[in-house]
Order: sequence, then C-alpha cells, then structure tokens
Amino acid sequence: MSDIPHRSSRPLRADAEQSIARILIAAEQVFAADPSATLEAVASAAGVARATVHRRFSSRDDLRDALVNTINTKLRDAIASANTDTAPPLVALYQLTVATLDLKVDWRASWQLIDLDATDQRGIDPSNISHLDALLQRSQDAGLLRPGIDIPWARGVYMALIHEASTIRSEDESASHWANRVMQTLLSGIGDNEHNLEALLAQPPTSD
Amino acid sequence: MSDIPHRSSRPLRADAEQSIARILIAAEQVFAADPSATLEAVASAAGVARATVHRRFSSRDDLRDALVNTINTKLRDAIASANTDTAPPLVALYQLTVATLDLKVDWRASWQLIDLDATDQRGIDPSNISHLDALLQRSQDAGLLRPGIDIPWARGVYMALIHEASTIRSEDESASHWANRVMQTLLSGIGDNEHNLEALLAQPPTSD
DNA sequence: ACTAACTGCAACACACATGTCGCAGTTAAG
DNA sequence: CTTAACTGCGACATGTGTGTTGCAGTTAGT
Repeated sequence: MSDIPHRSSRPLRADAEQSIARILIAAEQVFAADPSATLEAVASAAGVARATVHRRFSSRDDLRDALVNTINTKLRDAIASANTDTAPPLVALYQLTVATLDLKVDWRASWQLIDLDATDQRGIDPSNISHLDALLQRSQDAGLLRPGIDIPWARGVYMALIHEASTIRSEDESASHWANRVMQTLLSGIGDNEHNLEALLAQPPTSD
Repeated sequence: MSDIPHRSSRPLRADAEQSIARILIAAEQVFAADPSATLEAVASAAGVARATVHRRFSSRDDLRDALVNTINTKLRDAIASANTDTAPPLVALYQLTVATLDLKVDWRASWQLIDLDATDQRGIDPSNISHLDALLQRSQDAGLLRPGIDIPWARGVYMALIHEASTIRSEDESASHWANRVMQTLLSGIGDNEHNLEALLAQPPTSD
C-alpha cells in the first residue's frame, strides 16, 4: 500500500517498521503546523534522512494516503470497540463520540486531509461510513432520532459537531465533557424547547 | 490592499477594474476545482495573461487575501441586509442563513481559504463575528436559545451546520429549504423530543 | 484626436520541492 | 558471527511555479 517493498515478499526489519511509524507521527505533527511543509521538514522531525522517507513512501501522495489510512484504521477500531451494532444506540453513539473526539486531536492534520476530498467521496473508508449509518439508522428505529430525519443529514450533522467540538476543545479538557455537549446539541439542539413566539418576534430593546 | 497601484493615487481605469473582477471570479472557480492550481490556470480562465494577474495582485498570497476579503465584504452585506440588530432574532437568523447559504455555494473555494486558518483567528473579519455573536446573544435574551448555551459554541454549531448544509446541497435546490433544515436542527437537534429510555437502552434485534 | 493607462506576449532569473542513485557505515536477524 | 537489510550522506537531474521586465499594440478617458 503505502510503503515500497511489498509486504507480501518478506516482513520488514524491526527498525524499518519503526522508521515508518516515526515518519507517520512526525508527518502528522509537521503537517499540523503547515499542511504544505516539505518532506525535508518531516524527515528531520522524524529523525531520519529525507531519502529514508522516500524509501518508505514512494511519493508525497503516498505518504498522504498512508496518513489517511491511519485515520481509517483507528476509526475502524473505535467503531469496533464502541460495539456500534450490539450496544444500545445511545451508549454506542456516546462511546464513539468520545473515541472520535480524541482521535481528532491526536491526528488533526491527517484528518484535514480527509476533509478536503470529502466532496470527492474519497477519504473516509466507505465501510466506516456504512457502519456509522447503520448505527444512526438503528438509533432512529429505537426512537432516539426523530423519524423524519434522513440518515445522510444526521451523519453530516454528527460529524460536523464533532469537528467543531474538537476545534474548540483545548487539549487538557476531558473528552467526555465535550462528548456530552455534542450529544446534547445533536439530539436537542441549542434552542429553548418552550419557544415563546411573542418574545421571539418582539422588537429588540433598541428599537422599542 | 490587494492590487498594486494604490487606490488613493488615482481611480483605476474601467477595464482594469473589470480585469480584477474577472480574475477574482476566475480564481474562485479554478481554485474550487483545485486549490493548488497555477496562477497560469487562473489567468487563462479569466481570459487575461498571467502577467496581468501579477500586475493586479503582487503575489499568490495577495490574491488569496483578496478572495478572503471578498467573502468578508459579502458577508458584511448579508449581515446588514438581515438587520441583525433590529429585526426579531428568529427572522434575522433565518435571513442570514439563507444569504450565507447562497454565499457558500457561489464562493466555495474562497471560503475554504478562510476555514483553513480558522484556528489562527485570521480569516473571518472580527467585526462580522461580533455582529453574529451579538445576534446570538440577543436570541438568547429573547428566549430563542437555551439559557445555558455559551455563545462561542452556539456560533460554532451554527456555522458548522451551514457548512454542512452547503456541502450536501445541490445547486438547484432552494436555499430556503436548507435554511429551514439548518434552523430546525440548530434549535431542536435531530433527536426525538419524547425520549423513551426503555427503547433507547434496549438491546438491538440481533441480540434479542 | 491625444494621451495616459492597460494589456498581451515572450523571455528571463530564481527558488525550491521532488524523486533518484550510489556508496559507505551500521544494525538487526538467524 | 555472518549476512542481508536498513540508514545516513551527498550529489544530481528535473520539473515547475513564481515574480520581473521590456516592448509593442490597444483601449479608455477628456
């Protein structure tokens, strides 16, 4: 996939495997600061020579793909450990939110790579999307989501909220706190449930 | 600001002004297809020589700034014509949503330029942000927004929803339809108001 | 019509990231 | 210990975007 010598031929030597890991982590950090950073910068951050980067990842795009792949793998794990298709919808959704929130802060830059081609349908693994959709559908069937809402919109809103939360969230704040906020907003919005139309349509103090 | 001859010295000739407009529009369209597109591509799309682009915008970054500036100007107009500080909060918010939704589809690429440095605080004009915040605050005072919600979060959610809607929305669909959807989701979320905890925590059909 | 301004064209210098290679030294694996 | 594999280093070729300049031709403004 991402690295040049085909895995099928022979397992990589231990230090080579470590180099790959170091490069990926370094790339994440460097690209977080500057998405158009040089591979030279990535190499030095990883503590390897630039040539080594090219040995492990044939091109810049190849490295990019590897980063996206990392996200999808971690996301898959998060989905799996949230038991999205066995646990009660509400708890599964909550678990997934917490995990994704953490994933977002640790791999900001790589995630941005995904968001950019979000319109292209490329980026996020379709399998991950369908798992999420299945969970949302199950949530709707269980009465958690309003019947009229269509799943793609629900998914979009959910991911948008997570994105927003991870953007605002400072690193020392707990993920669960923000997960609560996301869930609350997702399900109930930020409006007051007992709308008082008289007040809402009243003129503001300045004009009255 | 954006163009090389200082405006203060003498007004630009009519065709020069037109060139600037053509270039900005072309840049928007070209960058929408490929954010890292060449200035050559922008020039040909605008029907001018590449040198002319450099005459009007000293550097690539300068062009970028001009695009961001365009957005902020149009956003300012949208805020003004929505009467964000005189109209009832609900209608002002709705008006603003419709306008922004259209702005988002016509200037996708330029808006993305803003989103990228969203973390840097640069990008969106602080003045526009404070006007929006004021509207949200007024909405909260009027009882439209739940009392506990803090404004930055409200703003973030609002903009995230608009972004999501503009991403999904196909060009032929009406802005008002999506504005309704955004407002609905913003205020009430996508959850069922009458949560049935028994059902939500029930095991899924597969395990029962 | 006259003039200043703007444009197209074409060439140039420049910087810089990218990708490739070979060699010598080091490291992990059996 | 022996060997195959991996690394660092340095050099090279290459492509490509960028920004600049000069000149001749065209256009808008008065």
